[in-house]
Amino acid sequence: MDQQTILPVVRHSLHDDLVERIRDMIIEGVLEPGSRIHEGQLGKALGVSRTPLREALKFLASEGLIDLVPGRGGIVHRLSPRDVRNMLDVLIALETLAGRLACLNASDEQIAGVRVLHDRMMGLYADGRRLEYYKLNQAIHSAVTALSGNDCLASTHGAIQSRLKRIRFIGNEAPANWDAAAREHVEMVEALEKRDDVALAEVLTRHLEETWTRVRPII
Amino acid sequence: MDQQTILPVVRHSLHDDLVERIRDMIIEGVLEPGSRIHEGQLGKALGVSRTPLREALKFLASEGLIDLVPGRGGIVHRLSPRDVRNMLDVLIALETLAGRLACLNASDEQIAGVRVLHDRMMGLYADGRRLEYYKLNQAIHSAVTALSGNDCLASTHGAIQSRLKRIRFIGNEAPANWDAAAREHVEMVEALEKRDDVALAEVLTRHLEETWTRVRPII
DNA sequence: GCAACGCATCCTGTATGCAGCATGCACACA
DNA sequence: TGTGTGCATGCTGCATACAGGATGCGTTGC
Repeated sequence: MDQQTILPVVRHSLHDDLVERIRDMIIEGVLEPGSRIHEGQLGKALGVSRTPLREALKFLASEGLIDLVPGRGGIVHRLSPRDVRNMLDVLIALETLAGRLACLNASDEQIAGVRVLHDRMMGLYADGRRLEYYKLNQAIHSAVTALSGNDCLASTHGAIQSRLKRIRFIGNEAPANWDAAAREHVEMVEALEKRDDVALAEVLTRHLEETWTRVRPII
Repeated sequence: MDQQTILPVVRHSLHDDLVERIRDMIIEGVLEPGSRIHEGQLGKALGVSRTPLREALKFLASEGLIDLVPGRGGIVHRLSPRDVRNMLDVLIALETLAGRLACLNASDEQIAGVRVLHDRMMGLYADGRRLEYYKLNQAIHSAVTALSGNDCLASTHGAIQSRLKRIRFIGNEAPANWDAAAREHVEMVEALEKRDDVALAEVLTRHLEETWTRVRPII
C-alpha cells in the first residue's frame, strides 16, 4: 500500500464544529448583535446538548464574538463604530507587517498560488457572483498573512478579521464599493509579485482605510 | 447613602476564576509545557467538577496556551524559539502602534499614572524584589497599551503577552538582564512624557529585541 | 392609576453518569 | 528474545439532572 495516500482520519469534536457553526451564524446575521443566546433553545435547534454548546460559547467569547455575562449567559457582541475603527488600526499594523515579511520570505510558488486565487476571484467579480467573490477575498487575505511565515501573526490577524467579517460583508454590498475593493486587490497582488514591500504596505493600508469609509455608513 | 461609593458586586463565575488560576499555573511552571492535563485529577486538586474546568480549558485553548487534541484532551502548549521570535515581531508592531497612539491620545494624568507605576517599580528594582518588580513591569506594559485608547489593541497585545509571560519571567532571572531591562524602561517613560512617538517606538522595539537576546538562551 | 412587592417560571451554572476511545501491559507466538 | 495482539483500565466527550439566581407578570397597597 502506498504510504503517501494514507491520511489521518479527520477527527471532529462537537464543540469545534459548533464554534464554526455559531461563528457562521453570527456572520450571516442569524444571530443578531445584542441578542441573547439561549443555550437550551439553540442547543435543541442544533441537535446538541448544552455541554458542548457552552464550551463553544466560551471559545467564541475569548475571540470577542460573544460577551458572557455571569448569570445571564451569552450575548452576541455588538461592534460600535469606535470598535471597528480600532480593529482596522490594528489590522493595518498587522497586515503591513505581514506584507513586509511576505515580500521577504515567501517563495515564488507561494506568491503564484495567491495569484491563482486572485485571478479566480476576479473571474467571480466579473460574473457578479458576490458571495463566492467575498469568500475567496477572505481566503486571499488569509493566504497573504500566511505567506509571512509567522503563525502568531496569521492567527492574530485571523481572529480580528473574523470579528469584522459580518460588517465587511455588508459593506461590500454597494457595487461601487465592490469595484474599488477589487481594484485595490489588483494592486496588492502586483506589489507582492514585485516583492515591493513599500508599495504593498501602502496599498494594504489604503485598502483598510477604504474599508472604513465603506463600512462606516452601515454601522 | 452616597451613590458614588456603591460598586457592583463582583460576580465570579467558576470557569473565569479557573481560567486565571490555570493560566497562572502555566506561567509559574506548575503545569509544564508539553504535559497533558488530566481533567479529573486537576479538577479534584482544585476542588471543582470537570464541567467548568473543561470550559476554562476551551477558553485557554483559544488563547493558545493549551492545545486540544480530540480524544486526548489538553496539552500545555510548548513554545518553540521560532514561536517566540514570531510573537515578538507581532508585539513590536502592536506596541509601536500603541506607543504612537498613546503619545497622541493619552491625557497628562494618564501619563502621570504610568510614571507613578514606573517609580514604584524602580523602587522594587533597587530593593531587589524580583517577583513584585516583574508583576509591576507587566502592569506597566498593559497600562501603556491601554493609553492608546484602543481596546482591541490592548486585548490583542495582552493575549500575546500572556503567552510569553513564563518565558520572559525566566529570562529576567540574570541580574545583568534585569539591569538592562530596567534602563530601557526609564527611556520608555521619558519618551512617553515628552510625547516623542518616534523615540518611544524606537525604545519599545529595542526593548523587545533585547528581550529576544535575553530569552533566546533559555528556550 | 401607579408603583412596589411577591411569586412563578425560566435559564444559567455546576455536578454527575455513561458511552466510546486511547493507552499501557501482559501474554502468546514466532 | 522480540514483536504483535488482545484486554483491562482510565480518560475524554457528551448528555442529563439539579440547585440557585434572573426575569417577568400579577397583585396589592397607596
